[in-house]
Amino acid sequence: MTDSEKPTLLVVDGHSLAYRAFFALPVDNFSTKDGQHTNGIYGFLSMFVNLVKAEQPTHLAVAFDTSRHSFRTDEYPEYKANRSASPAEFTGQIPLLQEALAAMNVTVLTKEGIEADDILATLATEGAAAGYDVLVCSGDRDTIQLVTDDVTLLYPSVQGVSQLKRYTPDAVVEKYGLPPANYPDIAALVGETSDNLPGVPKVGEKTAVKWLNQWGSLDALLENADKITGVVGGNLREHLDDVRRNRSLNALLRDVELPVGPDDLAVQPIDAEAVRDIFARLEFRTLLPRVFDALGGDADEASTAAPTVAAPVAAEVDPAGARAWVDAQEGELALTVTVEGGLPARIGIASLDAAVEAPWSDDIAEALRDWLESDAPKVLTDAKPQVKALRRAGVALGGLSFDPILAGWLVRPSFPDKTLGDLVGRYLDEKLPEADPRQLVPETEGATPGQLGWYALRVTERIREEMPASVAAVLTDIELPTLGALADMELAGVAISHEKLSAFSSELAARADDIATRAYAEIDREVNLGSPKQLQDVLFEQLHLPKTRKTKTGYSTDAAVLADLQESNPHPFLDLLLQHREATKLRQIIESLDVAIGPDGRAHTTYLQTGSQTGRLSSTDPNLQNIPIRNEESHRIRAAFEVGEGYETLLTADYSQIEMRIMAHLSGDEGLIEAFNSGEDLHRFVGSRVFGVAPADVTPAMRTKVKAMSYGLVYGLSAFGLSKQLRIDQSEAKLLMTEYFARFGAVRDYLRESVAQARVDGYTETIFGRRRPFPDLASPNRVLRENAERAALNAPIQGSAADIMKLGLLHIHDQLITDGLRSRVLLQIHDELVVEVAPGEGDAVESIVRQRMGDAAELSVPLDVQIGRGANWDVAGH
DNA sequence: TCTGATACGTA
DNA sequence: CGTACGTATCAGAC
Repeated sequence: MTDSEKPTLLVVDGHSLAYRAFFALPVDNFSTKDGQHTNGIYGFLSMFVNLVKAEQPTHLAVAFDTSRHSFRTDEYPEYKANRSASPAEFTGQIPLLQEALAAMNVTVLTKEGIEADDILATLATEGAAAGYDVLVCSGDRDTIQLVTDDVTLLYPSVQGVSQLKRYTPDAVVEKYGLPPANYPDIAALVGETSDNLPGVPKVGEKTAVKWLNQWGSLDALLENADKITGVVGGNLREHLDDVRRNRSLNALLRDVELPVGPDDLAVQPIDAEAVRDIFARLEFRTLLPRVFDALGGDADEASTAAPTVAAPVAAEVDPAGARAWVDAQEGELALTVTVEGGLPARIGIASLDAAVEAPWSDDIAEALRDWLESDAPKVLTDAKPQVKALRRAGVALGGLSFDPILAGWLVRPSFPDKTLGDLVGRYLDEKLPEADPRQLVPETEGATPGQLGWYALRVTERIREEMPASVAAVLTDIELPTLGALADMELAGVAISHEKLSAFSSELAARADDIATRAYAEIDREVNLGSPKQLQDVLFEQLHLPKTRKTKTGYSTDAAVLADLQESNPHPFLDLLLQHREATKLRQIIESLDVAIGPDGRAHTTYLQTGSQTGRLSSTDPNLQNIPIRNEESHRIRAAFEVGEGYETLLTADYSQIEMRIMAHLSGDEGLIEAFNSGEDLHRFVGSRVFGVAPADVTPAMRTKVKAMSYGLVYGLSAFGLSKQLRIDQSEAKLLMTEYFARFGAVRDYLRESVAQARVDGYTETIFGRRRPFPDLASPNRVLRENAERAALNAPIQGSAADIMKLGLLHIHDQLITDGLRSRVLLQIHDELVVEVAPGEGDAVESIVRQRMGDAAELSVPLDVQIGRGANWDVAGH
């Protein structure tokens, strides 16, 4: 083997280099939205990637310190004792950095009681002996001693971590005047301030080198210390022990026992998906391609890149051909319907081997109807719009067996994988061919419907591999059937009276104008009342009101703050501002509803099935899940939601206190279970227990307090938050919590236990097995960790409620169809459904709704369903 | 034209 | 220092 063919081993001191990066890069530019600092991680990885690309090592490892404690501190407790503790902002980055390196399949080494440099020394020594060219990268000068003909040190220069100086034996001699092996002797004499190792006073590098050259070795020098003249000679004689101690401590261990040797450190292909995951969490974008560039496609590794198989060319078929092709297939197929103007345009069908496609037509609909409507398993990517298009074309799709978008969301609810392209990137590490929309004559052809199906099937295989059984059950039993119900609800829409809305809108506009005029009079000028910035100027500069809660850009002017101000420093402007806000907000909502009314007189919302991290739906365009209900004018808005033509009435049904019922079920708290079984009003019951009075003697104030407490529990409320909410002393809030938990102790036990379990598992689970990961429960960043704890507390409760509502919804939807009723579900608002009832079906529908919602889950407390009917939503609601 | 911050509507 | 969402508006960056 010639020199040029020798393998190259690169070993890196992760700790010291990340630490340098931490101080070199501004924290402000390197923080995630959640507040996690990433400057050390970014700086290290950036340097690391450049290094790997430049040096092309065949073998690779990164070592870290475990703690400040090591065998050196055992020997000499003052070792490094002068160093201030690493800032928590730095130490918190280390686990994430290690996670990123693990995702890159870079070996990370640590050993209790051993410093990173000792690990480097050991690997360098073993590597050189085994015939490697060794590169050591460290920010600790002690590693100079490792340099030999086979070992080169890469040391960050003062300019920054990106500039590395190469120390070969010649370079060391040039800089220090002595060979690398003597460097620790110099350091022992001079001392190392940063390690709290004092040397001989007045002795610097020059003197040390002179002495060592003169006497040939440190031992010889120390033996002849009495022959050195002058003040420095005296200093040396007084500090002989210090020098010996320094020399003993700065010698790096070369025989640390490690679980791996150099041969085990061959560069591995990176785990592309894991790297994407962690980089997404760290919000690194530009670094991602650099990592793939440096570590991604190593041509020497045969197994590195999964061979990219070209998608089959989809054969264009006629209706008979399509039918014949489908009949010849076995098992699950992918179906892709392209939608134009809400109707099917083309259809593609794929297996893992082949694909066909055709333009949509009545003929193909008839040719394929049996198959489309049958239970034959079909994979559709983002199925809902396609299901809707088919339904508009008179085809009721059956056999939906998988939707990669839904499945990907169930597996990783926090990830923004909204397209097949995202999933192809994540799960296949390939790029879905997409036509560049900016080009009139596309250079790159996009995948055709048939090919999209082929990709969908391959992604499906991969997602199924990593889906736990409980999550797969949620997909099959809840999400896929819900998808069909949602498609019908969106198609149906809800009738809204434009007349009612526009009349109210004009009224509100006039009201807002009037309020604004009066507000301007109060401050003798006109400002934009919708601009928080201008309002700050008015409130705090002009009116000299006391500064309020701080925000990122100044001081808050939100409703709670304004109400507080009005109490402490009454001013007519404040009240007018609040009124103006209310009027304009209502008008906004009305306007957005009005423009959403279609030619059919109905608004068709879109339910985002993957829009939340807990399992809830969300609603957009328009959002029909946040229609006002609290104040007087909101009734007029709800009154505009009317029963449609050809129907008799609207029926609303909502679960009462479903989250507290789930809390009772999950905690098994006997008091809470009794509350729900007693038939007594929940808050009255709880209030009587907490305050030790008869239910009839629970005052409204008591009820308000326990109600806030009960609801707060579900969100991880603190005594501070409770006191703020109820405007009571923190001590009183604390007392309330104590009393509450004294009566309902199992609730507290459950909440504690569920977070502890989530910390162990890394995720929470609903009653039905829906999971939500919480990596931040392990974060050393307190803000991140406590946010995660509250979310983890809430997730199983909110998520179980969402599961139950979905089951109720889809059971009602299905039974209305099987019973041949025309009535239909229109809206879902988390714990409420709105149903449009066909003439004469009222009682049947009410019975179905009550039964199906009530039976959606078998809990240790009953599910109570409140039902109302009326010609509009305001009357039907209660 | 796009994005972040603020404010506010719902469960 | 209370969870989960979507939308409108302003202001500043591009």
